[in-house]
Amino acid sequence: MNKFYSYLNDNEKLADMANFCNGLRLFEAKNKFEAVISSISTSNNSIARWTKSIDMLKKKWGLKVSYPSGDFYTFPDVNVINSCFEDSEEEFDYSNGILDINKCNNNLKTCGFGYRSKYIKKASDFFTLEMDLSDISEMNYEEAFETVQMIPGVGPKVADCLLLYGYNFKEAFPSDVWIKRIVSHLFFDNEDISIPKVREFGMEEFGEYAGYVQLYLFHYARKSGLMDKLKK
DNA sequence: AGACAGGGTCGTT
DNA sequence: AACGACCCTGTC
Repeated sequence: MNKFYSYLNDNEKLADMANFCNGLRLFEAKNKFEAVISSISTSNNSIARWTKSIDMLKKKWGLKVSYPSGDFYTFPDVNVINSCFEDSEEEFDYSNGILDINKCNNNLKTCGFGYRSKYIKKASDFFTLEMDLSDISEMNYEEAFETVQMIPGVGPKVADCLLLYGYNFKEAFPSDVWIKRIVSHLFFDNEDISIPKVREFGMEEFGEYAGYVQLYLFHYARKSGLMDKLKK
């Protein structure tokens, strides 16, 4: 029995895990476009940074809805993103001869998306021209996994996150460098397993709820101190 | 103070 | 199949 499973023999740890799982309720996202753009902006990025970027995007281009408790902004529509600029260079109007870069505010990069701005832009084009996001719901997981990767900025990791969090494909096992380190440590005696292999392993081992187990493994790694150990 | 890596993806060898 | 570039922010 490996460390992950034996960890759960402790009643207190088990109770904590159960509590964690009770809090886990993954639903299908209402707004698929929002799910896609948000997913793209997570790639090679920190949580703090991408959430800030999304908030700013909504504040800039979403519709403001006022409540007594405060203001709220909707996620902008595809064609709204289509009509804004990727960066300040593109946005700048050279024809008036005033080179004030600070006047450029109608672009994605001001939200802090960085190089992901071009993916977001291309992805938006893609939906207006070639792909209908609602079709994904009708596919099986494997087909959806392949299809979704045709979207610019969407590789295997982002695809699985999108399918898990956006479309509620619970069998998706999003595999990134951290889950690779965790899985390598727990199940492969620290052998360096490639990310695609980790994904395969996760899906084989954990089956139809692999997506939940992925979250569960992260929780375990943080709680048990494994995460800190792997960071060294 | 300045280098460096980070919850990947893409384009090029 | 392997490698470097890429925005930008936090960290050493």
